[in-house]
This record gives sequence, C-alpha cells and structure tokens, in this order.
Amino acid sequence: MNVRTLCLGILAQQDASGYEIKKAVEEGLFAHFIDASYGSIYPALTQMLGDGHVSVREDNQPGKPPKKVYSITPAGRTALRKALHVTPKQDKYKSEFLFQALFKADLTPDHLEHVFEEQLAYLHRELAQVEECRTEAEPGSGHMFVNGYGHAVLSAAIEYMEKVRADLLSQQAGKPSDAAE
Amino acid sequence: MNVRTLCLGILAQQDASGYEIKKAVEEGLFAHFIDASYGSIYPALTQMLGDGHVSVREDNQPGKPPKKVYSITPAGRTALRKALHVTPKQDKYKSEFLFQALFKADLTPDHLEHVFEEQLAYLHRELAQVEECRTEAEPGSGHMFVNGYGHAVLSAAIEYMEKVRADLLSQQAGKPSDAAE
DNA sequence: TTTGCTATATATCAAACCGATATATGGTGA
DNA sequence: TCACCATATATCGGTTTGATATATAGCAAA
Repeated sequence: MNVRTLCLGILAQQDASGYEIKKAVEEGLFAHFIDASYGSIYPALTQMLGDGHVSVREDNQPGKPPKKVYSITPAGRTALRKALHVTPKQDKYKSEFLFQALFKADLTPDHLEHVFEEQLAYLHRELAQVEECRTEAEPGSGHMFVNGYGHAVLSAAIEYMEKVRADLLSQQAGKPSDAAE
Repeated sequence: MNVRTLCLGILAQQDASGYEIKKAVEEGLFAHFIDASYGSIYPALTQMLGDGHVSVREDNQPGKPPKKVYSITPAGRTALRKALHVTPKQDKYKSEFLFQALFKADLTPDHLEHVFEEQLAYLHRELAQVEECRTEAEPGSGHMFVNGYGHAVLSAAIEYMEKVRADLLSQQAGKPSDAAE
C-alpha cells in the first residue's frame, strides 16, 4: 500500500489539506498503525490531482496561511475500494528500544533506565490517544475494532513493562541470582 | 538507527554472511521488531568494511555457493556501543490489515474474512517463532526481556482477535451485540 | 533428461519514502 | 522587540524497499 491510498482513505472520511492529513496520521485514529511524511503526502496529492482521484479548493482563512483542501472524487472512491481489496502486506513493527534492550549487558544502567522510562511514557501517551478516539467510534464499526486492537496491544505492553521493571533495572546486569557463566 | 548498526548488532553475537543476517532478521530473535532487505544489508557491509568496523573471510563450502563471512572488529564494537547509547526513535508500527479493517463497511464479507483469518494465522506464526527462541534466552538477559515483550504483545493481539471474531465477521455490518470493553 | 522448483548466496537499481530544511503568516508571551 | 509556536506548502538528499539478475547445486516429476 502506498501513500496515495493512505491519503484516499483519510479523504474518504473527510476533506483535508496536506497538513491535516499529516495530523491525522500523527494524532488521529490512524496514528498507531500508519505513518507518512510531508515528503510523501504532498507529492501524492499532486499526483492524484492529475489522476482525477481528488479535487482541490483553496481556502483563504484570515489569520492563517491559505490552505488547499482536497476532496475525494468518485473515481478516487473507486480506486480506494480497489486498493482495499488486495492482500495486505504483513505487519511491520520496528522498535529501536527493543533493539537496545537486547544489548542490555553493554548499556550503562543510566541509559537503560532512561530508555525504559521513555518507552513506558510513550506507551502511555499512545494508549491515552487511543482511548481519546474511542468515544468517536460507533459500536460494530471498523473504527471500534481497530481501536480495541490498539488498546489491547498497548495495554499488554504496558502491563509487561511494569511487571518486569524491577528485574530489568536492578544493578546486577544479567545476574538475577549468583548464576555462573 | 540505520542498517549498519543493525548488522553490527547481529555480528556482535556471531559471525555471519549477508544472507545469514537477512535470515536473522526474518527468523531469529530480531524478527518481530526489526527488518532489513538485501538492498540495504550488502551495501552496509561493504561500507563498514571500508570503515574498518568489520572484516571478511571467504568461505568456499562444497555443494553451495561460496559465502563471505563477516566478523565485527574492535572498532566495530566501539561504534556499536556508541550507537546503542543514543535516544532510540519512537516505535513504528505499520499494519495494512488494520487500515483495511477501518473500512470494513466498504469491504466484501469474503475479503474481510480472508484478511482476518490471514492476520490471525500470521500472529500465531509470529508467536510460535517467539516461543521457539525462548529456550535460548538466559533468565535476566536482554533476550529474555525482549522475548517476553513480544510474547505479551502477540498474545494480546491474538486474544483480542479471537474475542471479537464473531462480531466482526457477522453479516450485519453495523449491528453490535455488546462488544465493548 | 530436460524441466522446474527449492535453497543457498551475492549484487544492483528504480521507485518509494523519510527526515530535514526552507519559506511564509500571524498569534502569544517574556 | 524578540523568540517561539502553530499553521501551511514545498523540495531534496539520502536511505530503504522490493524486484530482479546471476550463479551453484540438490531433488523430483514429466
């Protein structure tokens, strides 16, 4: 799936500018399982304009820079429906925190503790965001399902982190008892 | 974190060829939170050879193509330790399955069921892989922590999927029985 | 036996994408 | 006044992906 399809999906729910699409993937419902940068969003919108999948209108708002609000066209909706019916790629999860944690033995205790607490704080922020979106989701909807999925996964991660905190951050690096090598 | 650091991390555990590094990120301990393609691994190794972070030896095995086995050098270990002490980037999770699920109302029931069952099968495969690596992990080690993290998150996802399966796949696309909580 | 498939192994490249930066407007607070 | 932040669009170098090419060899089927 490419950024064009992602933008179409967001525009299918509501008209938006490039800036607003970026905010949607950072803060909205999409935040915890999707990402895209300005460097891919703006070119995608321009390209889709050429393809007739979206249309634009300029919005000159007082007190703010003018924005270009994009709307999905019927052709865009058709393209989206088609793109939604391909076999999805496997999930991709990247975590530099877990990579560092693998090398616990090579880390200073300070650094380990720092990244651990940062990760926990990050997970709490993500969870709070998911819970905030929950009220908007209608029961039985795709939103509700996705929201529940995110909630389940993030809660489990937090629970695990808190459960093992003491063991991981104890000074004896890799030696819970007197175990030999 | 770039692919060079990732390769250094793998080579810090054991010597490996480019092909074996790819297998490590696909099947090994690293599989569920790291990824890299041949297109980035081979150039990374070549570059690190120039930097003196790794060394090579050619291994002509009978019955198989010859391979280049890379080893981390002392300079490489220093570079790795340094790279491990930067603030890690935020986790990044991408799921095309969840993206499609958001548009449940636009999907054919067949497609929805298909991608749902595929996702569940994928999660089970990932969990089995994590459990397989578990035996190798020493208690108190970074491996053990990371393994437990993966186990917790994957288990939670599977549990959630199985809990809501009936509701999600029922034909009435807006009709809840109470799936909340 | 020739064809096709799988596994091992290295390498390259266009296309896609990220992350940083540039530019611009205007509100807020020190 | 100055710095900073939020809004907003746009571009670009560098990294990464995903696909493809090349090669060796075992194994099975047609």
